[in-house]
Amino acid sequence: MRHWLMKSEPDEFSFQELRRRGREPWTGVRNYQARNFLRACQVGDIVLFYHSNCEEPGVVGLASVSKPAYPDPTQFDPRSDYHDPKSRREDPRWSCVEVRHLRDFPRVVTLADLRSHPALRGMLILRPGNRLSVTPVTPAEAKAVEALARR
DNA sequence: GCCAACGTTGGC
DNA sequence: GCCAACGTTGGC
Repeated sequence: MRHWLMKSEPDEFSFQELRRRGREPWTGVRNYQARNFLRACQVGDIVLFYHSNCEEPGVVGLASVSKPAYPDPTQFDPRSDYHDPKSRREDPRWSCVEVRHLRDFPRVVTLADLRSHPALRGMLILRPGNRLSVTPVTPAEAKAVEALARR
């Protein structure tokens, strides 16, 4: 089992929305590195759900991967913001996974919290200019984030 | 709204 | 293959 951090703008898709729906396809990833991470996701992997571009950016709760990577349907949908006319059905360019709501954190683990924790120094999300919407998290980092959530 | 830090595009 | 221009992300 591995851990991942997935970013979403709550205006687009929030953790509260995932809680309501239970499960949701994680679509719209259009970055090759992030896509490769999606393809490495396995059912049961833990997802740290991060809210970005909002009042209080941070990790708000846990989800898990409930379906392994499959072709992201939005790439073939001309009405979608994520439509990619260059992607072919015979050779889909973009993948998505399905994620399932696990549990809310008792409190939001803010960016400042993440930065303050020595064990999280190397966390990819904290690297300047990192814009990947899916990044791997080490078991030690996941543990530290959960500890911050309980603090 | 600003701006730094990227990734992508396309001319050459 | 280089690299400038451009677009996007996301914290602040």
